[in-house]
Amino acid sequence: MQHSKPGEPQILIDLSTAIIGTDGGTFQCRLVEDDTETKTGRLPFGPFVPDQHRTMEIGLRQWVGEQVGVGLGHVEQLYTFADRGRQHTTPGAPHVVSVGYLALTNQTGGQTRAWRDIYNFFPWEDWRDGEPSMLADIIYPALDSWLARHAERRASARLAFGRDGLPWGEEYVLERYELLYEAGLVAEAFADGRENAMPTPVVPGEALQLDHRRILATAVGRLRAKLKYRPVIFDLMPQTFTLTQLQHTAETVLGVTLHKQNFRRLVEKSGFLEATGKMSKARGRPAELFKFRHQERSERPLAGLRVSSGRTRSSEA
Amino acid sequence: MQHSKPGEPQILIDLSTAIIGTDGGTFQCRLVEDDTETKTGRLPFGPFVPDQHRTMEIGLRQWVGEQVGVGLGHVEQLYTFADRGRQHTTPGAPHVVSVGYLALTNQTGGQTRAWRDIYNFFPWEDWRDGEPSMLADIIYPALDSWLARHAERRASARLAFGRDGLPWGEEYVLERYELLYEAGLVAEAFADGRENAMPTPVVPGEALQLDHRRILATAVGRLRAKLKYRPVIFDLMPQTFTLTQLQHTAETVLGVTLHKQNFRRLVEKSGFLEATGKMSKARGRPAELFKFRHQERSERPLAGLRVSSGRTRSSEA
DNA sequence: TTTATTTATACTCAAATTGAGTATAATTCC
DNA sequence: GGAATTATACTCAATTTGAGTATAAATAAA
Repeated sequence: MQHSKPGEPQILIDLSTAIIGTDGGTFQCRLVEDDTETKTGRLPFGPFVPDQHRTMEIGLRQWVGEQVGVGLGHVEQLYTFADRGRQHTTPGAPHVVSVGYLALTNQTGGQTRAWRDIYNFFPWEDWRDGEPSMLADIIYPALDSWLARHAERRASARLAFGRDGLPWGEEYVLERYELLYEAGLVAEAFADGRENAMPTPVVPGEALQLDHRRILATAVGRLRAKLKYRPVIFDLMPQTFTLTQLQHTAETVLGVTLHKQNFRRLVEKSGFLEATGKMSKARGRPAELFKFRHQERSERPLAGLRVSSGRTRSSEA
Repeated sequence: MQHSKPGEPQILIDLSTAIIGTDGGTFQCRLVEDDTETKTGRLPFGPFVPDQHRTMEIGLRQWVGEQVGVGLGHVEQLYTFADRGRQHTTPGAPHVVSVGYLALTNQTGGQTRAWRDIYNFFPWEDWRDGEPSMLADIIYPALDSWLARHAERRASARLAFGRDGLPWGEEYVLERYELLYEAGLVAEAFADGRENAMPTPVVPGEALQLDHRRILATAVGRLRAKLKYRPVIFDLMPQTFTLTQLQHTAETVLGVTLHKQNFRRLVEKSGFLEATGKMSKARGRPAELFKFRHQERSERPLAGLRVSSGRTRSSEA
């Protein structure tokens, strides 16, 4: 079994990383400079050089340390992307395969150009103030008109977007983005030359270069899912924090609001928190500061936040 | 940012696939011929040739169709493996990166050489007759002696193997295998030249070539986890089946026994089943034959089997 | 210096889900 | 015909979940 004949284009491997953090209610991702021509950003990436790095994660941590300069917590391989037509290869040039990674940090850059709000790219994913009106106003009509010609995708669309009374599943971020791409409603579909794509994107939301919005969607979906069964949220938190700060971080990631009392009950029962005895100073009653107990001695060892959403922030009493 | 200078070894991509099925209580994986020298089998794989296949999954389905000749249901990318030292590359030769895939089939080859019982490779994973005695007799003593010198891995080992009263998590198949590998207790650790590895493997269980047992462990862990929240089990079933057959398949995959009455309640409530009206003929009371209702109209759309184990088969009344 | 406002925390309660049974029905085996 | 075997129906207590009310401790405003 021959792999490739001499003269065939070579394969190169990129490690594209979604570095994610939160900052006071915004959900942030590290991006690098916009393409001067198309004005779109991209994820930081580095090449995988097998001779230099024993594993891909070691390689990734090195160039992230050099180029981005933030400390990383949880790092996780997401998916390997190799679809032709979504990475703009010139014929004859080496084929680039992207291995997507998710990396969490608790050091975001605030309001700098480099850190951007993730919900800029997926505005339909933020339900903290209730269902975004663009779903009913723009997305569903456009999607339905495409589904009329693609009945075989109806079931996927129902599940991904929670139509016909099905619940909205926070974690289906990738499935939703891919449906919008397939339907030709986002800018990347036109950039990739799909024949059904509109020259002007139908659905609001900033684009990224190549398939980086797809990688970011994968990262957000995976993070949202993982939050529910692994204690990864603490990699987004500072050393000490109040329960309300913890809840706001969870809400920011999940894009929903949570029931405060039940969140407290859940998180206290989990055994991951250790009271520091100190108090936060803020407006109302001071809140106790907690820290993450690393040597988790809980009976439900890896429990995360099996959250259920509360009311929307706007309707709070 | 240069990817690779001319003269650097090329990167090749393999698609290594764990094709998994069940056959009357055995948990099977398709393997290809043993290495004549080491007598170990390997997973089927094929090269990814970007010029020929638009996506990796298309390429995979094609060569699986040609070489293996079974129909595949659910296909899912698992992980991309590129660790140096676990793939036996000759210096100067091209670097091989393996993209691991899980594929499900309901057509297994019965007792042929090509289909092997997965629990041959992971005998400690089969708890259907209670906790395998090798855990207490062999694995735990050997692991503990290694952990005495590697205190930093204690917490992982407790969680992976469910020690100190923690529950055994069926889905941590990869985590368990990797700990045994790290501790030098499986044959591959010696084959890879790890300095702490025993020449004769301490822990029972057949080895595979390269890192294929690791890929298989990833596949089994992913399948066990997915079973609990997606209806993938039906890709392992024939067209029609009884509830007991369905339960046995779930037990085979998960490696535990389940409470019969509660399994029935769970699966009936899920809305995935459609009664055919026909009955199975077997020993005791005939059972109704069901089929999978593809256009799932359930309120809990993607619910899988949130199973909880019952008593062991041997202790059944 | 009260009083309102804000935030934190404690506790309640009904509904739903889960874990583990018992009871009974419809077959085959002997 | 009776025992064994398998399938299915139903029960019940414990736990978990969803959604509150009640109260405490601070600051801001009157």
